[in-house]
Amino acid sequence: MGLTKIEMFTDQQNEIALFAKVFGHPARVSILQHLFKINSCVCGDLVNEIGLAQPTISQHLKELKHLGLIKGNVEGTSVCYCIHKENWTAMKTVMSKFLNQDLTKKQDCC
Amino acid sequence: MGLTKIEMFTDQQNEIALFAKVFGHPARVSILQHLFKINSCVCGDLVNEIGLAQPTISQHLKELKHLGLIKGNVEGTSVCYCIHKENWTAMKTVMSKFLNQDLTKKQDCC
DNA sequence: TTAATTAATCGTATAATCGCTATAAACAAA
DNA sequence: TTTGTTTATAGCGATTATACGATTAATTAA
Repeated sequence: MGLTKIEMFTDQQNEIALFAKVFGHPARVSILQHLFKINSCVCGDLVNEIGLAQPTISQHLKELKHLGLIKGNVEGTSVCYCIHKENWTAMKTVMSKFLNQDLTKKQDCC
Repeated sequence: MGLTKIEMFTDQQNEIALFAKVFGHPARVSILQHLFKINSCVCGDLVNEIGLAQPTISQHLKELKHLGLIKGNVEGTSVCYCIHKENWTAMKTVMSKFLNQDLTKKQDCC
């Protein structure tokens, strides 16, 4: 039933999946890459940069913010977003541990 | 309309999103961790290890195989799966480049 | 106050995902 | 051949995700 059974997995596995899921859409990848590139943060010109409608971008930003990977700062009528450095680093630790599991032990059958 | 507009993103962004999406479910995270742990590969006892039904596991394995991250070897009636080392390493390069973008440039506004 | 600008939210359609039962396919053993 | 074992596939409901137009909210400018 379209419903992930998170209760049968470890907290660590669920956390990895949650981070990965938010990277699982090219618009969010694009937003994050842009925030890294512009570095000092950027506002709603993400809407112009990426071709999607404003509510769509806003929804993606909300998800990234909810995971704590970005933070927003209201400046007049516009909102300025940037990478949440501490949380990004923490996320990187979790994901790296998963990606860098040891590949060099024994033989495999395939 | 419920459809990701992949044509407005770069191949690199879409590739990152595809890899991330397959890690975006704890069952697939669990399967991969198990394959790393058992190392020499494992067959349908993934069904016993994880609590999901056999067709569900089979479906997750299919997705991992489709991305090239695992490979399967038929051995009699059972099928033995293991990590595709070369492809895993290649994936790691792509994902690491994304995760390890430079955080230490200027100030941000947040 | 009014108008303009920007972003967030609401509501909705369409599509994708998840998990299952039932079944088929492939192979081994009797 | 028949039976049993294992995996894959088909098909289904239920839920979630994606993207948008319309609207609201918040702020600035006139």
